[in-house]
Amino acid sequence: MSLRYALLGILDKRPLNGYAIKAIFDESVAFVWQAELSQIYRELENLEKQGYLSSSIEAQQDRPNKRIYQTTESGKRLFREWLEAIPDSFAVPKRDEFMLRLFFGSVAGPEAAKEGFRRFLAQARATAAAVRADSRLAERFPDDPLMARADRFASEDRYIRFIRKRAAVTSEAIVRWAEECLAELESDGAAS
Amino acid sequence: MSLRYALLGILDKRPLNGYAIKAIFDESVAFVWQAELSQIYRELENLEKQGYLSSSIEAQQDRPNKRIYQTTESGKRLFREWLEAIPDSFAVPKRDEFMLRLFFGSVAGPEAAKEGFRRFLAQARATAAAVRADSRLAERFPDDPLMARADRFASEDRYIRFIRKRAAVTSEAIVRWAEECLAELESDGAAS
DNA sequence: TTTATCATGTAAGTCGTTACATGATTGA
DNA sequence: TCAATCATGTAACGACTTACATGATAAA
Repeated sequence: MSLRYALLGILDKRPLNGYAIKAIFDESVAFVWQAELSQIYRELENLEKQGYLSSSIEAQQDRPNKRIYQTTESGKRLFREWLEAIPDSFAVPKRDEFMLRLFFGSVAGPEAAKEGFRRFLAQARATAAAVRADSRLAERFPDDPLMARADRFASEDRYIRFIRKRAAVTSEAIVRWAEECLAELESDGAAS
Repeated sequence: MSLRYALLGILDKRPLNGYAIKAIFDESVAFVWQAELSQIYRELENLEKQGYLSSSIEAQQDRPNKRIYQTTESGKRLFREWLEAIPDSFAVPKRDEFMLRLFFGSVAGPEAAKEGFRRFLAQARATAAAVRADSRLAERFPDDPLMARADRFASEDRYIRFIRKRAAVTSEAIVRWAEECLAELESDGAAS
């Protein structure tokens, strides 16, 4: 139900076609909300049918034409209403396959658990490194036009800084946690 | 796609009816995977149709009869295969409505942001407190029969301890993060 | 030569939520 | 008397994924 607001929010600044919106999702919104192209196209259609968006065709010679969407007045209103309404619950659905495997970890045995943690840790470190790299980029080139490409996080925005910070602290906490778990599993294996 | 493995894993230990499985989800698996009753019933049916489960009726006089499911040989095999196969990616879908609002926070303005953070923080603290309470319970009554009720986390299980630990460190990291964000927003409001 | 980018869309299927229907028992 | 617990299910909808179809251009 929030994908529509993500789209309205992105289009609130400037008109865009579906493909370009997907690029924005992957480059910046991805930290907080992700969506597939097919889902974006469908939702854009729905929003237009419901009068929250309007579209026009931008002709291109060597590539397929672009369908450019922009928000209507009622679309802008809908977005603002959503933005101002604070929800009752901030809970996000909990569904983590790795953790589910861990839940049944005693069934799988210590060797499988160790190997799982090693691979998990490698990915967790890569995630944490990517978050750090992204933050440093923003610090060093606060107004580099490259950073503004396709609506890359605006570095002067305090709220975007908050999002980055959260990504940093949680990704680092998870790395530490996985390191500790793996250390315990490995020290045990050495002792036995 | 993982709900089926959660069900097979729970039923691997002992036969149960759908309602009792839901209780297990809410009491322990909820940290890692959640599911509604209607979804559980449907998935149990599917698994039986596909031969991974079999069911029998347990008659009751004053209450509706129970349909008790148990894993078949192929069900046990399917579960073990899943448990032993380490996935390529450990990524979980990122969809957080509060963070999405924050992404557009500069549009909403500082007052709405402050109020949002206050409420978010209250819930984050409650979550962290619930995790702490749950951990302490397990420490104090490691073999209390009440703790074993409906498959409550087995306290001697190292992997369950890992899951608890992760819930603890991440929930605490999020509380600290929200406190810092709110402090920055409020100090700013006082200065201006 | 294969892969990636650009660009839009359809179709099928899975997964998840919410609401509805039924009905006895027990505790606040 | 109202809500909660026990117990199973159906129906409708909404959200999300994966695969398919098409086809040019440019870079590795």
